[in-house]
Amino acid sequence: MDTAQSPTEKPAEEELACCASDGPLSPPALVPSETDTLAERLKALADPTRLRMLDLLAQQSAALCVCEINEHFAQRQPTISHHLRILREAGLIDCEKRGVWAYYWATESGSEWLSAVKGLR
Amino acid sequence: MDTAQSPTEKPAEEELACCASDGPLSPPALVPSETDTLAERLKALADPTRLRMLDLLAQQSAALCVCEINEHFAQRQPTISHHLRILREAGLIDCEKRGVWAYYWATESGSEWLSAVKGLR
DNA sequence: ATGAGACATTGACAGCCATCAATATGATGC
DNA sequence: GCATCATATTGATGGCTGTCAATGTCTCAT
Repeated sequence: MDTAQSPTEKPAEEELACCASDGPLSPPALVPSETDTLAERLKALADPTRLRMLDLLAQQSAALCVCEINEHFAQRQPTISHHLRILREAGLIDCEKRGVWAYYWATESGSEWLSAVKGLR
Repeated sequence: MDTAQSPTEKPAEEELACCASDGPLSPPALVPSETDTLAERLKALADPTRLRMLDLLAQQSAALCVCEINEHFAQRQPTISHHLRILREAGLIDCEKRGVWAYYWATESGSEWLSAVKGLR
């Protein structure tokens, strides 16, 4: 890779142009298709309720049924169902139906995303 | 504060309950105040344009002036300015005004968030 | 079959957000 | 002063999103 990372000087005041220092700036590392995918998943995480949901599920050693999830949140049942779907479609959680009940758990990817985010400041 | 949890009132004696088998479930690791803060920053990242912006800035060894940033995006100048402000208010980038021009760069925290996100799948 | 319970889906609505054009601000130069 | 340029801010607008009530679907028990 020819990353032309010439040690460009700090904001230059040498010339009239703001950025005419011919040093070509380094290209971005992500292409739009990648940022689209990442942003999609980040959007699924960028909600306090869904973050708490994923956190709750990631803490368990077994899957939780929806009634237990519902008890942890103030929103109504359809709203919880809505958030669960968004997390599931983002691949962060998964579910299984057993009889009348549905059980949800954090996927490996979901746990990784959550712990990565939790470790940041 | 956070007294929303009720581990005491858990009826563990249901016979046919969906989820009364395994005792009390593990509490979440994050309190709502933490998820609010995290979600705020995630919201700043959860946009393809802003992700590309942060990525572009994080790749540079020196700050970029706005005119150079503008050239990399199809949006109009006020829109770019709007996104730069959101990233700055989230602490992911910072800026400095020198004369007529403004120079932006990724903060250390911004670079950490970006690389953490880029490493996930 | 009928009813009830668990969960998902639909439809509506308010608030937020990305975007643009228009305008403001502030610095530089004439 | 005045004009010009770079950037920020404002205001408007269409689209997206979180929420709820109402309803649908599926399963199980009677």
